[in-house]
Amino acid sequence: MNKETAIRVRIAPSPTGNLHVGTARAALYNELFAKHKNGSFIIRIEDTDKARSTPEYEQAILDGLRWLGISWSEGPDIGGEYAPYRQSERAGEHAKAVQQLLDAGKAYRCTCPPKEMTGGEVSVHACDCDNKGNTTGVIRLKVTPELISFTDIIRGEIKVHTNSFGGDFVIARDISDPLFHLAVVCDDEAMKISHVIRGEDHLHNTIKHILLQRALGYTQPMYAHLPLLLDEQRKKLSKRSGETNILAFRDMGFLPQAMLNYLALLGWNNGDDREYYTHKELASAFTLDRVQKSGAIFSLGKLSAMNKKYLSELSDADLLAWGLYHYNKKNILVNSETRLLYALKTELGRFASYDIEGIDLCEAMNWHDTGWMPELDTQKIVWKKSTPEATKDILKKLIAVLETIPDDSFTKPFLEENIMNWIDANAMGRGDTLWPMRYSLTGREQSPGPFEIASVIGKEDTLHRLTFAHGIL
RNA sequence: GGCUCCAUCGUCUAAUGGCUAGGACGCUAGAUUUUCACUCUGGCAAUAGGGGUUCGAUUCCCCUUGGAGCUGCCA
Repeated sequence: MNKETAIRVRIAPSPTGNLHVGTARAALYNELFAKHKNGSFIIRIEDTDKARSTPEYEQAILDGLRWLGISWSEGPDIGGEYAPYRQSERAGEHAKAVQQLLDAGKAYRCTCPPKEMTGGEVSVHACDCDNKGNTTGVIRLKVTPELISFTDIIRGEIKVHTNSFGGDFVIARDISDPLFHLAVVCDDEAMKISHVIRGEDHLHNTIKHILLQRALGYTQPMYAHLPLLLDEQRKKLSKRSGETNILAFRDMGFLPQAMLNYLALLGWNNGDDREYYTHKELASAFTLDRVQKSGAIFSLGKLSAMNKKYLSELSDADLLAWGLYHYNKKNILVNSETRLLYALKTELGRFASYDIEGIDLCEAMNWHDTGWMPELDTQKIVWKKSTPEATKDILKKLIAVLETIPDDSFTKPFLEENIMNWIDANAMGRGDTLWPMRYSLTGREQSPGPFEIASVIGKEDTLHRLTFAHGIL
């Protein structure tokens, strides 16, 4: 493909925090757009704010993207044809651009104190001081009164008059200290960015960027402004809205494919009822003209539902890896991975009922551990209208029956068939038997069924726990 | 305040002039059931308001209202 017409998109996060869900979605849309069009997706780290940027955050952002499964073809970690991909390392180019504007008389230095110029009716040349022509001071772009318009791919024609924003705006603190607007425009030009796909909060910045592009003689990329992600109060999602760090969601138990799917559908759809997509399917279906115009509330409900579905579709290996990750995170020793896997499978349909935020899943599943013994409340061993005496008797008989079953027959179907038949044949009452059995095995009022539990923990642990329960009744 | 964007169930959304406005999540009733959950079946729930254009508006236009974003020598 011709380089001049190649699709090249980017995200330009500033490393002043972890990967925000909003940034993640913008990254996803950019990546999907690039993949769909067979173009390139680039990551450029916008670290011109030296005071707040850190390498750790840069790492965290890339880690977050990798976790989601988003990939890029050029970036600070892997380099690329238009390196460097860290804005701070491109200061030379920025200085040249600033100098070019200064030389052309399109920008000037000014020692006006900050803030002074806002308020009242601002003229286009808001800086009216006598400090122009100085060799010190900040550098401002001259802005003339005119109507600037551009076509947004998602929103259509956007028109803003330059009178409506503060006038000549600062593009650099100094020749070697460029600010956001200048750096963005410079880097997008240098990196041959064809489409700028970013949040709607940049809508007004785009006007400034177009002004700069014109002053510098750059080509203007296409723009698409995405609807914002909102919190429950319908405000722009921010740190104060709650958790927004994408990796925090990993630690809450969410799967990357669920997060990716949810984020993709939050503001985009294919025009039909379909909601579940793989990453690949998203890439082939994604187009900007199906992106929503209005903001969307980021809420955990739907995400959790999607997560549950993805969890249920995991392979054994992936499910185990997921479980181990969370056990390790909590520093809980797992003495049998096989048992953990089986336990996870029995709990699969129940994940929704857990407090996903606290992952008390580990606690809810501690019954799976070899040698583990529950703390039992003697009151709770007894089912409804049954009595402690009757329950004790039932447990005794149950233990006797289970002792006759060989260890390798402790499977759910075998136990279920035999124990159920035994209960019915002796008219013992299912609840009167199964409740104490299950409660004695788990110490929990809510858990998977007794046969599943018994099949996971095996004969030895089953008998231990039932005998213990029988003993304390 | 100024500028700009936006507007379908509680939420995410479908229907881009033409069926009783569809789906999903949630909520709810019931079935199943040893618990919770899962599953299955049913139900509640929306075109912000007012004008136009049209044979016909969720859809096109205008006004009102409402919400949001921006308004830094942050990005």
